Amino acid sequence: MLQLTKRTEYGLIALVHIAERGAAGCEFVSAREICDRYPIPRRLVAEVLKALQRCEIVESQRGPTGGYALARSPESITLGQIVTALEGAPPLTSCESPILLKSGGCEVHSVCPIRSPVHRVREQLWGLLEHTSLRSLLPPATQAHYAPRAAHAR
Amino acid sequence: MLQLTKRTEYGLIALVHIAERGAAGCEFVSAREICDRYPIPRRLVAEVLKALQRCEIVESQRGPTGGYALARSPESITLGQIVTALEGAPPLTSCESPILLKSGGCEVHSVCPIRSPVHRVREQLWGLLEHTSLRSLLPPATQAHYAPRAAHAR
DNA sequence: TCCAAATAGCACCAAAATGGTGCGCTTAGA
DNA sequence: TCTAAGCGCACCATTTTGGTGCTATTTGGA
Repeated sequence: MLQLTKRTEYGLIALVHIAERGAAGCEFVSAREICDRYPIPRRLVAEVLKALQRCEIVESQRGPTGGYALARSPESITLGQIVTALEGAPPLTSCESPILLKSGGCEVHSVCPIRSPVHRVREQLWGLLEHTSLRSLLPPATQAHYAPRAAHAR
Repeated sequence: MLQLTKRTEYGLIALVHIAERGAAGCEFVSAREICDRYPIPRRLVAEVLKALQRCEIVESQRGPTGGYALARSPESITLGQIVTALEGAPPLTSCESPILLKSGGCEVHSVCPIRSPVHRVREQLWGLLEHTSLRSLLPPATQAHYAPRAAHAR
């Protein structure tokens, strides 16, 4: 389906929350705090944030006072990166799947009439995701705090 | 996942094939012909084309010499319409799901920090699909045959 | 020094979506 | 009237998805 998974949805909520708390001066945000505020299973938040950490989108700190923080500026984190981290950059159609290419190529291979045009559409779609930054998903007040070049709102 | 289903993929292949054969003078294309040419289960082609018929994208004719034909010009059929016919216009995230809205709204409801920005992204994505016509998916020669204003190639 | 709170890793499970099939009915041209 | 086509319905197996349990491991602070 042309739909994001719950994992990605939870990841987005968590990232936005972490960015907001970060703007408020909090260094590390715990998973507990996130699911106290939103009805998300604690376990899943940890799983999702772990995946985001592997892709260097967040960093984590153990122990009490530990938690998660953005590893980079919200400006430089894109929706495309987040989706890739949590769903693995799936192709739009199966003809483009790298797995199929390995096992002898797309079954429709040489006669496939849609591979190339669909590929074009896929490029556009990912272009859209790559050009949407985490910052643009933040509420205006928080966005101002992360202004690309200083000028902190206030 | 942010991926089209096989159904949609089969639908696209079938539509492109029907358009090509239509350009070559053939009135109705049978499901048999389609899966003779592409390795697609006959049953699925029928199922998919039936769904496309309900949305008035193709029309069907029973009996021998029967089959399927485009109900409208390839110019006026969009990827968005095709995906909607075969996958049902799913929302990008579950907060936007009409089912959830009925059963008391998104569980994260009033505190959901991503609903509105994600909605914006969703609009852009569907805009992309709505602006991609079936015609633009056809090979150049066939595209020429369906030129918006006469001028049939050759 | 030890406790409590936090992340990390692993295996596991149930429900839903997906891809696919069987069978029999109806339509309609040769 | 035969046969090749679409139509409708129920059904099945596999994969993905969402979610849980338990047990380490780290680490700041009482």
